[in-house]
Amino acid sequence: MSKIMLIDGHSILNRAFYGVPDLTNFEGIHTNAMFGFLNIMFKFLEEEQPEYLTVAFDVSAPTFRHKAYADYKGTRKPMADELSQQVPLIKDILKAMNICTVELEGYEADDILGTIAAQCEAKGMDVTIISGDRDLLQLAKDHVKIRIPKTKNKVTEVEDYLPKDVYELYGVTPSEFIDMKALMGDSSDNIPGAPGVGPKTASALIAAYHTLDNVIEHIEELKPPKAKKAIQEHIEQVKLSRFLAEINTHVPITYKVDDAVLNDIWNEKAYELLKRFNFKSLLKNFDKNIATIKTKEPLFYNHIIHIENQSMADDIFKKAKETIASNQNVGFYLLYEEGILYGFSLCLNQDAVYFALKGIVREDYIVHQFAKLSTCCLSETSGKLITINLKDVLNVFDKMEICEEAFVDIGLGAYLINPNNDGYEVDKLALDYCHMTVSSRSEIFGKMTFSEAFMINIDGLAKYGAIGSYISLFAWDSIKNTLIKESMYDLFNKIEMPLLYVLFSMEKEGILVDRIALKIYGDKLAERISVIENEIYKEAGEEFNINSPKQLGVILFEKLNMPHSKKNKSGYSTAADVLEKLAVDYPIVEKILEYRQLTKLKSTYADGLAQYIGSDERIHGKFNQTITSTGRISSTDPNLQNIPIRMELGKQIRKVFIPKENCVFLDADYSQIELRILAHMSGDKKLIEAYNMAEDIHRITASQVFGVPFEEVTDLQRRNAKAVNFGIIYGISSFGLSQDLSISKKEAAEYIEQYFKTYPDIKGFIDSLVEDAKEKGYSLTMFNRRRPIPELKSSNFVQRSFGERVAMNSPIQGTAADIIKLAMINVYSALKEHHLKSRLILQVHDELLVETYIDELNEVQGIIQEAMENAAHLNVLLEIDMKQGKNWLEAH
DNA sequence: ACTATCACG
DNA sequence: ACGTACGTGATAGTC
Repeated sequence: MSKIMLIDGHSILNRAFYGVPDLTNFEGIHTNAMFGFLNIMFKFLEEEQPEYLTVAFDVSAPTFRHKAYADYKGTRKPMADELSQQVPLIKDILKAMNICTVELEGYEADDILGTIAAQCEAKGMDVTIISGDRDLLQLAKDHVKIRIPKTKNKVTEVEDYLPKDVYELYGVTPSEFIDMKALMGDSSDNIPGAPGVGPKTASALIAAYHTLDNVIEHIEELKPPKAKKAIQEHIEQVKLSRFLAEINTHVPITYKVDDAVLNDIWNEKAYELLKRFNFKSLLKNFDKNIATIKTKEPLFYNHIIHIENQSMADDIFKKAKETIASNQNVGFYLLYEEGILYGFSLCLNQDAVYFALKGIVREDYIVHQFAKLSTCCLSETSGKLITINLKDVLNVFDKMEICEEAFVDIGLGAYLINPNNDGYEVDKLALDYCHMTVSSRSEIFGKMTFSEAFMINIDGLAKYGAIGSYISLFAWDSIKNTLIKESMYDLFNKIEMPLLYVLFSMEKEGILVDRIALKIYGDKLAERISVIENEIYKEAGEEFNINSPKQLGVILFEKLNMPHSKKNKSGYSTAADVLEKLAVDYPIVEKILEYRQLTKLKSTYADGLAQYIGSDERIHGKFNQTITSTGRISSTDPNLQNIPIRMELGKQIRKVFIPKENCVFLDADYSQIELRILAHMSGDKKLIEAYNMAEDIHRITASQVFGVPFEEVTDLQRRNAKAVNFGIIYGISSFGLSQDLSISKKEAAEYIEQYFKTYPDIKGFIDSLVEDAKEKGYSLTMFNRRRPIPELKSSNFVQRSFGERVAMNSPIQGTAADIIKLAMINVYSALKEHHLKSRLILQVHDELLVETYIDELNEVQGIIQEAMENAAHLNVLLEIDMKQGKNWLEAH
């Protein structure tokens, strides 16, 4: 039997709009509703595999059923601008995909869908209708199924309605559902109904009398009396409602099922549109051929030249030098991977030139030429060398003296303009800043490495390199202008670009690890794990995978019948805070918590770190400069910013991080830098005074908030004050605080109120942060780092509240990030300037670790102190705690 | 590929 | 009424 799928266009678009976070493409067009719509559509196409598909839309003018009765005031809100602009665009996409759309002046999508469903069913087809709400339930028949996607707990569930499901839920048949709706009304659909009659009464009455006419006929015997009265007094209104509620299945459309056949969805036109709207995940559905045809670059560069003889290469570098001398920039891109340089591209004016590393042109030659070129960039009137991912390729130049000031990394610029993006690869920057669609790395190479491509796809390398140098050069104009316009050019030149070299140096230095000690630590854990594991199995009465939350949930909450509190979408929550409450009553839970702790330490730290120890016995992690939305750096491969410290057993692992011979560690961290920034930025006199008075910030807060002398602050008071302090930084809410302190929301609210009373300017300050961010659309740090917060505009309460908390937190967290970045640059350049051998090797957000030669100890101590405390001058001191030690634990 | 959990600031 | 603290990354399990 052939099958057709029908979609209620506006209803699904609407659902998608409110369910998908705000997305925009490079033109600033909002795309979230379209994206959600397409995802829903393809999910159902996949499931249903229909041969036919039709999407129905309302026409914006009041529709027939409701037009005549426009005096019934609608409760429908006008469509948000961000949504309405997407309506014509989704129609364009559907059209491009050859998907049939229907709309008709004067009729609602409901009526159109009802009509088509009736026609198709009459022809003996199976019909599936996709809608965002239950308005269409009356259409359900044996061969007409209504499917409603719902987001519950962040996961999409689908409610399916055949007539029996309607009956199960409401106790009425689909056609009786109309009569029921006439009685109960539907405010979202402007159907008045009888006031005071809700779903319960309505379904009971219709279940008993089957039709509205019959209800009215037996009006005298109706129960309850309240309903009787309501219906009697509004009899005309109810009759009208019956008319309004019934979907018209005889709309005069000229519709031919054959026009709705699915065919050639993934064509070139569709590809272009999806690419334009940046719907990456959908692009993979396209035929490889279309994808390669359509991503073939326009001829934006004049030539790609493979150079294999010396004089041609010399000539190109000579031209590059002249270009720079005439105050024009030069773009470049290195194809470098796993320590090997495969190729190199320069872009001068419109000409992108690719050098393959073979024949006479070798790495040494390029590096040499390049170092020379960089010395030409230093005057005010010379151009610069523009690239992307500079940190990753600095290794190539490491043997040569290059001039740091000669280089520009456009990725860092794009990150400053919008730190929320999930990457800053060449193809993305081309789209955002050159409005150009270029091939991404995976489109050219798939999963091929450069090494493999060098053997079999040298043209690909040439193309990729040329794109890289071309886009670097031309995106920079736009990025630079934006940075200047938005007052971030200083941030770029004084913080991010210099920091790049600091991070490169940190990655290159790495940190020494005692491999043997790490092995012993891991073995100790393994022993304890096996003991505990057996105890758990014994107490549970069976063996199971303790690491599986699913299996663990079954054991704890079903087999052992423990009270289950929280649930998540895949079952019971077994998170630590839940288990801790159970641990009091059940010894097995305590063991499970210990097991979790031990296996975490073993897998992530003991075993995890061991894999990264290099032949020099050091770990060379990566520090990423363009990940976080707030301006912090992040650490990966491995993450060296989350090495245990809080728990006794965990912190022992820090002993395996050791200084090399003749060195000690110097470790310095800012004391409560975020709270000090809060004091400074808010200008709250009392808080500034407090922080300048006492070392223990949480204690002084407790003393002032609770009105007790400093010495008499109890541990509990201090703990509460500390939680409030954190709360302020995170974007305070009474709920969050109450969760943290395990107190009631009311009590939490009282703490907050008391805090604001004590420090009156703080409240005004954080309110102004939210207000400013709402007005501008982004938040700002002291150093003008910005974070766009699109969530503030969301009509979804949860998202908007999140945006407000972000607006309170980002300026503070971001300013702290700015300050420590400055400190890092200062430490790095002071060490360099004084020709010291000691090196900055780690940063953990408010902490710096320096591998310090013992004979440089005093000098380096002075440098760190000076660099960190004077990184910024605030109304409160920036105090640090500095210690030395023979391992990281001792030094911290 | 996604979720739950947990390590850090 | 709505359902939450801010910012990260790695691992194991599940689909």
